Amino acid sequence: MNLTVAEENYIKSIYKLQDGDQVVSTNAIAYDLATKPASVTDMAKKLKEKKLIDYEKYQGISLTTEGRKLALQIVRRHRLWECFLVDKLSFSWDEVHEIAEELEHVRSEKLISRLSAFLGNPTTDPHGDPIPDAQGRISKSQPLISLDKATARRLEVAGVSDQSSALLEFLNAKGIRLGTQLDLIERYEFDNSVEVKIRNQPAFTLSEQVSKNIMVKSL
Amino acid sequence: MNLTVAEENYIKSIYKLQDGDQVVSTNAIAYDLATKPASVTDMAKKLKEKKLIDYEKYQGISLTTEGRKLALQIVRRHRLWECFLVDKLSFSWDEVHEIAEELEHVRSEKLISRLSAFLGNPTTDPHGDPIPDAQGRISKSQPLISLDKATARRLEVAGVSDQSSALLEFLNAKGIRLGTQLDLIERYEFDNSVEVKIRNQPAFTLSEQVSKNIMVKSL
DNA sequence: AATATAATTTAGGCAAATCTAAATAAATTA
DNA sequence: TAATTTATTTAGATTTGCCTAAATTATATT
Repeated sequence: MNLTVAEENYIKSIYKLQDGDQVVSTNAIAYDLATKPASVTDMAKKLKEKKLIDYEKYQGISLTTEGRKLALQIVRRHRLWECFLVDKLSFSWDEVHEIAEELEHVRSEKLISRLSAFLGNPTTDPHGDPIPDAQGRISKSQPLISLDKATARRLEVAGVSDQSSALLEFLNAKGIRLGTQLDLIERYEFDNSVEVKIRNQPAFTLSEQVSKNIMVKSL
Repeated sequence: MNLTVAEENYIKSIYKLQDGDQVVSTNAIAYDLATKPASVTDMAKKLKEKKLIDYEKYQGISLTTEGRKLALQIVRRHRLWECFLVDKLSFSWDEVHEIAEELEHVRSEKLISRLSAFLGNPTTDPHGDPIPDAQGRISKSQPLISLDKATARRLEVAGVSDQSSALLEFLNAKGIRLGTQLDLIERYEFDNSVEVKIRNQPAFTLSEQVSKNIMVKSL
């Protein structure tokens, strides 16, 4: 199945937005891809024709098995390139998304399998998201919880759920990255902010908005 | 200046074909890009509008200073990716072109400068072609080699070491002269003959005696 | 120089991916 | 339930990059 860059972006967006849900709305996809609902409807017809999505007028969109398989390949390529950029080219995790967004569309089985091997067949990307293997299997890790719901005192940052560069830059400035160990000092009920501390550094406060997007596991 | 992938491919092709010559023909570009002359004319108008080429109807095409600068950037990206594929991912030289053809269109200054550093700022690619630096400077012109030792696929005849009229007549009959572009199709080990092809003509074979006396440079 | 051949351009069209504006369906609210 | 708002789809255009066929210009041959 040979897809255009635009088709790949739609498949990836639908995969991301579906995430367990039954169907995704035209509007949601349009917003995610910064395009117009009318364009989504057009593309939906094309992708249905190619049997990559299930779609009936006004009934929402969902990936077929075939579509999901392709989505996982695209996600795999994206996350492997992010690893490359961070591990080999010393990019920080907040810089890599846009570049990986382009690199992911270079389609070559051999390139991706060799890149994966070169990187040591990583299973998570720099944001902590799992990398599907060549067969599209995702290694299931223990469920992470967001920092705003964490109760344990010693935590390790395992991912961020919002990849906006604004958030990533903020976290970078605070010294929070993947694998950073945090001490949960206090949770303030009135605004749901949390005070945390990185070893050897003064404590600081994170708003609920931020802590909701930091995924952690207890140590 | 932001170019589409198609525009970048035209600029690169013109750069490659021009190579010292005054202008490049519509047909030559069409052949190189596996497209039709009419399409080249269309694109020529667009690129002239953007001031990347000089073009007057029926008078051939040449890059402007600005166009050449962009061409060198694209060539730089292409050749750096080829280095990456061969040096880091263990591809062989004949596999890398198509993949690099795609990777070269990922535009990010930072990506390319870091990739270059990661590779040790190489000055030639796996085919021996020079890699322009970030400012578009090329280290040195390639030394000429005789056709019987050439490895690159696309060659240009740059001279003959034996000036005997017998040889020159022979070459003339074959359509080989200074500046003729050759595709190296195959080298036959048993007698060291080479099969070559001139644009739009059937391939033919040259004996080692002949090929030893034809000096070429890779394109 | 006249004619034939080759190269190039024009004209008109097509497909992909997008858009705006208008129409229609679904969901919400009064 | 009826009215209103929101979501979605359709219709019709636009842009990019490409095509074929026909016309035009340049080049080569006699």
